[in-house]
Amino acid sequence: MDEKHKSRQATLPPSPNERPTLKTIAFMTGLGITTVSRALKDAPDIGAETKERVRLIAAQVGYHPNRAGVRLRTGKTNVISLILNLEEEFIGLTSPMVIGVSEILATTQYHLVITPYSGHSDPLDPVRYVLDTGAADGVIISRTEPKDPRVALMMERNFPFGTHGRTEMGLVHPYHDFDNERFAYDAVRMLVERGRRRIMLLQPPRSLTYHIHMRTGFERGLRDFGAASVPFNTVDLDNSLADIRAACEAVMRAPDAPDGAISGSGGGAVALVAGIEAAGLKLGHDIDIVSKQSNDFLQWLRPEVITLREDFRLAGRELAKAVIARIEGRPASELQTLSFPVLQN
Amino acid sequence: MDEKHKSRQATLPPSPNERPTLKTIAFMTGLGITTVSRALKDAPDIGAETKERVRLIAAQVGYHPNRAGVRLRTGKTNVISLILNLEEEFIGLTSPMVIGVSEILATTQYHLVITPYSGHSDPLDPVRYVLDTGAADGVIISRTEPKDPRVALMMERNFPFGTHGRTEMGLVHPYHDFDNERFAYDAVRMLVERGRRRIMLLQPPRSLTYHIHMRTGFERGLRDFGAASVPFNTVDLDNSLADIRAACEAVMRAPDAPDGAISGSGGGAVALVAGIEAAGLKLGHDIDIVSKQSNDFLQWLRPEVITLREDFRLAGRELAKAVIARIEGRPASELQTLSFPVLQN
DNA sequence: CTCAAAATCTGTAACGATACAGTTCTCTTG
DNA sequence: CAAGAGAACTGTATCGTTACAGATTTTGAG
Repeated sequence: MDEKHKSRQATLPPSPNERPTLKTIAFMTGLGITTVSRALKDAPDIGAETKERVRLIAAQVGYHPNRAGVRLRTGKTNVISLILNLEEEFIGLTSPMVIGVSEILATTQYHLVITPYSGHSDPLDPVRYVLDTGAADGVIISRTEPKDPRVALMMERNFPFGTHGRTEMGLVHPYHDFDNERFAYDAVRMLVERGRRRIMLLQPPRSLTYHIHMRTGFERGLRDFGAASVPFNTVDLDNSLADIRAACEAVMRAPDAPDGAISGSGGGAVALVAGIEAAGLKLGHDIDIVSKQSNDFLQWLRPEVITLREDFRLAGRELAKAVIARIEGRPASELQTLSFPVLQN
Repeated sequence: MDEKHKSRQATLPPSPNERPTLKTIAFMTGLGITTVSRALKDAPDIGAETKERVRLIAAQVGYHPNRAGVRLRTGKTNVISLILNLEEEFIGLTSPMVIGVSEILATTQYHLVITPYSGHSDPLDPVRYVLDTGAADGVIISRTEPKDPRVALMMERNFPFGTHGRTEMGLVHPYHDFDNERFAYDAVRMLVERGRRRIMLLQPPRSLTYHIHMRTGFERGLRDFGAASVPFNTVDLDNSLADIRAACEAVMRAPDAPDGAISGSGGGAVALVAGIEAAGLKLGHDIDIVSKQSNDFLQWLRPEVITLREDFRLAGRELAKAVIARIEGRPASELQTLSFPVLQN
């Protein structure tokens, strides 16, 4: 009985009840583990028939590569992290966004991991976490700011990501954005067409980039169509609906109340409507509202409100595609998309 | 120069720019890798001072255990999978659920992975995927059915999970549920108190367990409070809002129209309101509605609708806690919670 | 002092996959 | 028919961690 020193890679039959590994397939085909691995990757130095045989058996036994093994060896996580602000919920955009991202990732090897941060903590924390721990191959962020430190950090580290919203740092990176400038501009136009001249804007918080866009479109609209702005700066879209409602009611009761209002979100519009009606005014008569909206609710209950649709599910899809493309090395300049307001009905 | 055969585990200084590993700390402390590993786990066979030293340095260099390493060695993924139906979105419950789960997981080592399935594919698929690939340590599912094959499968494999909704299979497993029987019962009572006697119910799809609960509460309410049911079986909560609206309008125009309606979701109630008003009837006058609701929208725009709140964020939190407890070995019988309708305002 | 027990610490192997550097064997080609 | 090229395949080392089975030192009882 001569003990051979050079032993076959896969000598022992893998126990039958465990998840199949490359070893299982190697044993079944009589090939080496390396060969099986390379066959499944369609490497050029493996024979066509061998590949076929390996693929067949792999399918037969239901082989899935062990993610931990791949990740440990190659560093590739096959994970996209969606960074979410837990307080953002009430705006109602989280859900369709998650669904949109999922939809795309489901067609790939990627998993979606939700990485949350609480409203009062540093938004850089989750990004640093992913970078430091290598928790994902790519990241999607929202609530993008003009000078966004998260973007700066990820660019510096050359880490793939996509932003919901644009930045203003002279850095080229993947993004998807809704044309909020066009939204506000069109909104003003529609109000003026209805004879409205004194318009207020429920705007996003100053810190976010799309505040600037919306503001710009708003002011350009006022100039082009000849209307005036009614100040409404005590609240923004980050305030609670109750606060917005109260602030709106106050403006409506003040002298020189607006006869037109624009809301940067559907939730905000609901609060505005409530404020307007609490002040005893009538929608469509005393005042018109143009709102951004992503679902049908508002449309059903206050058909007087003019709504321009923003598709968050689409945003999720676009961002997922962009991040994956970035991971695969496509240049960021090709991965920037914009979507446009669509009149509801 | 004598070549020592027995070499120290960690001989070479780890390159300084890489993520720190146990090896890094071992090198810095002059200890063995094993010792460092055990020190960080607070194992009993490591000296108190050594543990302190190791912990200090680990914190200093920002050590995070490599998840792939742990996962490969121990099989523990530190992942909870939330299985989502992509089509479920419009009910609007996805988002708060995700947030609630995230909230809890953020306080633990667990990551949240979204595992989606499309509406027309087999709901068992994502469960099988997680089981077959070992993608998670625990699973959360919703749209629970009385005889739910997913539950049967996971029980059989002894895999930790929690369900949003109960089953009726005589199997004890963790769940969180809203008391839909109580909801419907209370809803009938409230309608009868307002003098309503002919009541219709917009109910969940027949296949789901909470259909039975809601139905039971509804019928018990009719008996106890002396009201009659108006058939409304052409649509359920899985139909589109447009379909529900149309069906509702038809019922309202038919002879013997209902004077009370109960909706199993806020979205459904919006469609009912639209249908009722399209038929020329007036809410609070010709008919009253009691609806389940998770946000404030409906409340603001149709204060006439009586809403009973269901807290989906709470559900997410409870389910996350339950699954983790199950993973840690707590008996399933202790991990079943119920939440109750709360009158809004 | 002696020796066993207790207290600390450590090396090796393994989890599953892949990069890399071979090894065989079969053909060409001159 | 020798030599080199090419095709097809394979073993080893490694990623970071932990289970396990020692190894070494200290302590304390007799």
